[in-house]
Amino acid sequence: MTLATPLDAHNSHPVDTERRPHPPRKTPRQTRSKHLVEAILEAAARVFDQHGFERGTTNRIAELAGVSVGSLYQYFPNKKALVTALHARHMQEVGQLIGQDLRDGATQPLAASIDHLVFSLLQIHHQNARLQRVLHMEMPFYRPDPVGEPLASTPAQDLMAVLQAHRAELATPDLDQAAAMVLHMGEALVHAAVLNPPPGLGLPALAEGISQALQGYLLRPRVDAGARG
Amino acid sequence: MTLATPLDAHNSHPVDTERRPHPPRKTPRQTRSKHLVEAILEAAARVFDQHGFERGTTNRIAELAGVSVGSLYQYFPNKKALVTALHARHMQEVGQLIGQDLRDGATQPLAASIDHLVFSLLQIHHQNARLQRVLHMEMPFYRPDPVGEPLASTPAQDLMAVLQAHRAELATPDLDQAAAMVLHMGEALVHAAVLNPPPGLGLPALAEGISQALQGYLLRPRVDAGARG
Amino acid sequence: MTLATPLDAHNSHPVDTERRPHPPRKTPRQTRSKHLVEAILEAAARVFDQHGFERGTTNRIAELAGVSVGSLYQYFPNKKALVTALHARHMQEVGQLIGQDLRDGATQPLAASIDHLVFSLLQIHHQNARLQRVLHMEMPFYRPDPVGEPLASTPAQDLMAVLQAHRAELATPDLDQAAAMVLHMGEALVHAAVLNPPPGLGLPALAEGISQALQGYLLRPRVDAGARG
Amino acid sequence: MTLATPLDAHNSHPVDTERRPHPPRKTPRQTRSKHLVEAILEAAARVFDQHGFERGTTNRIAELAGVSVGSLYQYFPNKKALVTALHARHMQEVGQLIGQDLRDGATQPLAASIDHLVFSLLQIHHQNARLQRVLHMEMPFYRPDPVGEPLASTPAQDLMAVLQAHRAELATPDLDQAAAMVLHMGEALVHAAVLNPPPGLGLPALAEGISQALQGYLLRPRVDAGARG
DNA sequence: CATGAATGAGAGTTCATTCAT
DNA sequence: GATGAATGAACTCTCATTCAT
Repeated sequence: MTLATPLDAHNSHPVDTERRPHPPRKTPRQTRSKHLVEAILEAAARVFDQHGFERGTTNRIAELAGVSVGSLYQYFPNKKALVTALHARHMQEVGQLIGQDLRDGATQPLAASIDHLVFSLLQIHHQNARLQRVLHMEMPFYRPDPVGEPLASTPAQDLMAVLQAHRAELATPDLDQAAAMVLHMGEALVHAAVLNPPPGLGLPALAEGISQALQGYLLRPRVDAGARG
Repeated sequence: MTLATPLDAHNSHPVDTERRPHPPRKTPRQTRSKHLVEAILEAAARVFDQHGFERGTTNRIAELAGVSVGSLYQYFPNKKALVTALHARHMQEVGQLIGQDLRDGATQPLAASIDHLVFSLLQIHHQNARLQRVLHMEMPFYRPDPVGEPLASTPAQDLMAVLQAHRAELATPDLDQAAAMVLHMGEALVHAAVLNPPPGLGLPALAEGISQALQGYLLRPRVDAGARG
Repeated sequence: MTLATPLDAHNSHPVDTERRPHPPRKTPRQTRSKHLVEAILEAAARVFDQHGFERGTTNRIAELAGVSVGSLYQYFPNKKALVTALHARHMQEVGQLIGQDLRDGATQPLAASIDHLVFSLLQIHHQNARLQRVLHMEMPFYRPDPVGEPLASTPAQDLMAVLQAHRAELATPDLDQAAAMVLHMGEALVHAAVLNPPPGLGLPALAEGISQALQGYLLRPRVDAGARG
Repeated sequence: MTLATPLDAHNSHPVDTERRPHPPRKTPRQTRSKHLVEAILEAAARVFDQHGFERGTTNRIAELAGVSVGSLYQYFPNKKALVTALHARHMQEVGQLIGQDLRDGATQPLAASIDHLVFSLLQIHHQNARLQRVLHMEMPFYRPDPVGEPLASTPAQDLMAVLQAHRAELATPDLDQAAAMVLHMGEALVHAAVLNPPPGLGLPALAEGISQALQGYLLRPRVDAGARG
């Protein structure tokens, strides 16, 4: 069954928000600055994690970072720039970790790779759960900068490679779409598991469920007339 | 593969906020009041949808509803009560719609039921996308009142009935957990599809992907341990 | 020793407050109205006692009185009129009670009369302590209406009569001033004893102290050169 | 005559308010800050004096002090903290002034010391009369910090010393209680004289009356029980 | 006359951002 | 560069008063 109506989301633009990402005001080259920026971001992560975006004040962040507000504003033009930077940092972490995982397990069965993928995502997200909420749900206005240094390999590319190795088992020949779907769904399911865990279900059960759902999506024979009729 | 560590989220105080729901200050009995409450809730939905919770001001809501702030506060003790009420309303809508769907298709193949479920969820969520963000991510503090009039049937119960009818096909005998998982994952995937649609993927593709993942979770024979090690 | 400087209180006019007393909007002649007014005043007393003037809301008062706010405003033009009316009521009570006391004890020693006076004042004030605060300190804008029905006898007059009977013992021949002083001081001391009781001192001790101070004021030989030198 | 019933005020919740004092948010070390705090307190005194506590707005205070509200809240966590600070300031003034007076006149007759005491209290209180009302009646929630630096001498101690010197003349051997009583009554009478001066009585007459009452309390031989019954 | 829903000015308080030092 | 005191617009919420019913 497919959707007849286009279902275009017509009204979900955060109005108060200009769309262009906020790059750090000055690229820190000196190591001192680099450390400062690191400290600020770390503090921002902690503060947003604890209080959310709106109630996480720049003063608190500066204080926790051990710098003055003025210094904070020297490196980040405004509050949202902090989120943008955190977003970028998070994306990089995710990319590195799951890319590594996938490349490491290139030769093992697909099920094992998917298990690893889910486990890695959970690991990254289970800490700073609320920060994830801020990053992904409150402030989803980060688009990975296409101009910056292109990453050597994206998670999608790494996953594609894995799928290539198992293309015979897959239910669909469109590996591109399959990889995108798996990543998108994986993230969504992991976020939900971490941020809104349903009362009865433990995290291990959720992890296994997620893995099975993703495998099901990839591997299940699309049409099995005998079984359905 | 299962998770050894419990992965308990230890530091995510959800909004510095107490959990108990905020009931409407005065139950509207007269039709006039009912209309007022309706207007306010409708306005709140629109304002939160556009601006999010923190930036959606009560004055704006009142203005959009065509009443004074005072009137708003006559029916809702504080801002959060608006979210709680919207939450309740949403839950009811979801429950009614998908319950209906599931009961209607009790005799059809499981695949069709899951398709229906996903489609229904998408239908409900694709409008007021940001409101959904507010409801589910920013302010997840609503628990349906267990003391009030118990609903004739919950979505979980309805889904259970469907699973019962197809228990032979299912990969797991624990229908309870299966139903909870499907609902939880379905919601998560639908939210993600609506709120963070990945650039390359259309909504129809997402809908189909979601449905297949859920079916895969339910139907795919678990790989037996021997084959995995 | 006398005060050289005039010590005129030059800046203590409550600015927001027009000075003229607020008479009840309509003199209630029907018994129904009378009861209504009584109920409202009783409620006002209780509410002001509990919450003070500013935080004692007219709605709360009306509710406690069992009438609608509208009805309240039918009999009292505004919130302050309630205080004015309470003030008048209090004055009447005080006048009646201590007048009675003083007249009853016309023939007993002065010390006993003063004791009685203090005791009566304490009795009246120890209940609704905070109301007394409201009446005397927060909202001292009541002047007994000189136009209204003149009371048969004022406390001052009654006290004067007592002093007359003991004029030989008194330290001053100006009975008028003495009576005024005793009443004024008595009230002040009783209020302080009730509203700001000092930690170490019990109310009985305070009562006795007050009585002795007043007697000391009245009776003490003004100059007793032998004892002072 | 003593009071049989304890007369405990059972229903006078003082301002729906917690009792702990509100310390200034940040102790001003730089002289600049000190001036600012001074200016704010001065403005607060004036505004509360004119409008009372509830109607004296923080914005008005800030404006009168020539600073922004934000600055006000940088030094005082909330409105009540202003009153607390004013209270402390007042207490210090009172303590210093009357302590000085009492110590200066240690050798003079008791009557002269009491006169001085009353005069000093009147001097301090006759200005900002309404502020005194705010401090003592509307917001009596300041307790001098017992933990902080203990004052070299409290008024009570200073008065005790004076009483010691005249113990032979006193009517009671309990100097502790006598000192407390005199202070408590003195304050009450001075407040009343300043805040609710009775129409006929001038301030000099009141001052003298107060002094005589206090002396009477201290010196008048207690009437022995046999004479009273 | 009685009602009580509706009003809306105004309160206390917060916090992103600036800029004189 | 670094600082952090100062700013003030904007927010949530209250409550005396009115007036259509």
